[in-house]
Amino acid sequence: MTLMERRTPDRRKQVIEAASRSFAAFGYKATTMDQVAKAAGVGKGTIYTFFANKEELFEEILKDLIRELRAVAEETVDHSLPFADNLMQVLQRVLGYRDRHALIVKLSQEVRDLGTPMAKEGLETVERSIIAYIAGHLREPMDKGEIQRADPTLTAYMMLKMYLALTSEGSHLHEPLSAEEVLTNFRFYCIEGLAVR
Amino acid sequence: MTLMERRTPDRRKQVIEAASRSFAAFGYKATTMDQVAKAAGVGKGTIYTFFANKEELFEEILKDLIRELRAVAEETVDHSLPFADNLMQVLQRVLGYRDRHALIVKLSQEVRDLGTPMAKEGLETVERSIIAYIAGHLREPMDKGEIQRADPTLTAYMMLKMYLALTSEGSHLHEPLSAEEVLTNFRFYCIEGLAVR
DNA sequence: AACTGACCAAAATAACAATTCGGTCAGTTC
DNA sequence: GAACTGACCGAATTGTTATTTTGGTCAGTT
Repeated sequence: MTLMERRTPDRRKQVIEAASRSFAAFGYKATTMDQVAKAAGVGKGTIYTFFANKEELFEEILKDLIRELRAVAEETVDHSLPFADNLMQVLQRVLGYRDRHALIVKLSQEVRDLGTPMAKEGLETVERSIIAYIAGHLREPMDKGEIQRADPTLTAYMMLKMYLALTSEGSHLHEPLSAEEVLTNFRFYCIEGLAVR
Repeated sequence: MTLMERRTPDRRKQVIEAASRSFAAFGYKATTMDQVAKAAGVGKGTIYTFFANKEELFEEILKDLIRELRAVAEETVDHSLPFADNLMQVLQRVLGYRDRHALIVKLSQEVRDLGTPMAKEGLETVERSIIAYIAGHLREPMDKGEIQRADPTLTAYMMLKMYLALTSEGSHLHEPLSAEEVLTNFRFYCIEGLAVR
């Protein structure tokens, strides 16, 4: 197996990794198939034996990202712990993935500066996936009475919006917050609420 | 006075009203000074006796908008009532101002589609004003113990973000909410919080 | 059979011409 | 002579055409 790998290296993996790096570094538009082929040490045609076109290659990279985020959440969550604790743990770990965030950051910038439709679509796909994932994990704590009962999708959407408000977005309106501050404030605004108890 | 007005009509007011309508209808970029002059029934040069340039005219319109929003809030708030009630009342009134919102909506669209820097700057000015206004009105209920104590500016920022998340933004991710639903959900996510009490 | 890279059409970009628009000011009006 | 006007100007935008780049193919090599 190791010998076979050396003889016939996994072209698909090479392509994916080169593409992943390129999309994160230059965005969707500025990443060319020639460039990816060269970075992967592969002929351009080879890419097209695995992916029908640039769009599908991009979608595969996004799927990987989503899969990775999900895996992180999955392995962090301890179902015997309270919902809020798990949420904070996952957030903390996700916040640490600065380099994995690079793609998201780059795509956001590309949408802002260039308005590339594919980048926009990609971000929306990721957003929807995250919302769907969170929503799916809200029913349990709601049933257990750990958090208020409400529409899971809307709740997940609001949670993501609050998270983004505290991190990437509107960094020009308030000072960038440290990871710890993000955590504390997220707990405060999302879980606790403004009302006194 | 009334006779004088008829003889020498208030050119400045004419200009402002024409410009206000034009900016709301066509946005910043697509509003031309020739057009404003014609709509105001005024020579183009006259505009420049009141406003140094297009930018200053635009800023005056925005100041008016902010002044109006503030007035609405001022006359709605009853300091003997609980903070949350006042907040809901003001929100309800502001939500009703569909036509006054036209400028904001148009500018948001312009930023999204054209990326006009001046429109972006204008919206940020309005945002900052609203945040500053809310922040200034948070200290009292915090001191009274009506709401949790926290950084007023960050709190105001989060409140605005939640409001926008429920109204204009992300209407492609969830169905547009009715005014009533916006109110209920805003109360839920911003005031109450997800934690059970 | 797996892989390559020269090749092609379409799309993006650059270069240039034509038009529009913010801003000025000489001249008109009252 | 103060208030006002609109023809006029250069800068910026838009429309047009020439040039280059890039996604995707496929005959040929390994």
